[in-house]
Amino acid sequence: MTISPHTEPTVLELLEAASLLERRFDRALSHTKGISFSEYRILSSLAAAETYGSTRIDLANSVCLTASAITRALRPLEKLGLVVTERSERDARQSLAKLTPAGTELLEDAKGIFQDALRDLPLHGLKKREIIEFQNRLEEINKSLR
Amino acid sequence: MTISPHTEPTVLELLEAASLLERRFDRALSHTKGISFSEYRILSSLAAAETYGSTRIDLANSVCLTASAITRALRPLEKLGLVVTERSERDARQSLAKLTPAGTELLEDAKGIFQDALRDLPLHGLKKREIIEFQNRLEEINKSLR
DNA sequence: GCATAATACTTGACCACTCAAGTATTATGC
DNA sequence: GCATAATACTTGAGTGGTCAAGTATTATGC
Repeated sequence: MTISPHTEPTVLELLEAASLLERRFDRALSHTKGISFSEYRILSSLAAAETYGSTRIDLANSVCLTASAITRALRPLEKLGLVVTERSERDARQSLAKLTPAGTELLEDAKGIFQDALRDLPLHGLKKREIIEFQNRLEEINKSLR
Repeated sequence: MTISPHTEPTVLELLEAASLLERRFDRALSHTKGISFSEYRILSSLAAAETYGSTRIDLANSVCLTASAITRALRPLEKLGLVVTERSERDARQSLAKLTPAGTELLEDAKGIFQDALRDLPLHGLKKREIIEFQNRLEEINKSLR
């Protein structure tokens, strides 16, 4: 069976959108807060697991990177005092990363910057039904690829 | 004005979709044809400008990379004999890249692999109206960011 | 309870990209 | 037509990621 002539251009638009978005967020955050978008995502993910901390693996899954990339990304964040990591009590293999107060504070600021960037997107003008439909398409793609 | 609670998760889904798609295409192509997805895109773009050839700048715009990345990406493709570049007659600054017959042939094969990968996506099952709507959203995002 | 497998993490080697700067060439304005 | 600016490209340095291999620890099956 042959494929719709719209599929390929749609996929290319999607890839372009992602690279433009990443670039945009990256610039906005690094310019104002001195962190990359990846770092922002790591900090966000840490904030969501406040009390117990997050393992490298958790973080890797949640920001779509390898554990190795997380190890490397956390080091400068620790040096900056935004994150601390401690060994897990129940599993000595795990290193648990947590936000410091400074990290939490910076994240709050960065969230504002990120929201501003989101506000500029045309998604922001869609009806609720429309954006949910758009989101559902993306979820289906992700489910099929994971 | 505050932002819809769907915007942020939607953007994150989009970024995840892009990285999963790129990974998928990359694996499919490198496994079977020994080229990366970036290389595939460059070859495709070259095929679209058959007669006059493409400048580095043209290629950079069409695959969303810098001219510098194109310079570096073309070198191995030339070594493999898939691409040749010649200086432009009318503008001595330009290097015009063209597909060789071997490049054209490999591209034909690779297209098949790429189409196979597209066929696995749930986009492929959408109604025409639905996919066009999805594509339009992406185009709007891209227009707003370019 | 012990061997084997699986998991969590780190590291070294590498790769693909970006950015800034430099060179060569062409376009523009006066 | 000449100075200045803009464009096309390349290169060196740096960055941020991957992958494969190694270590330490925990889980599993018999």
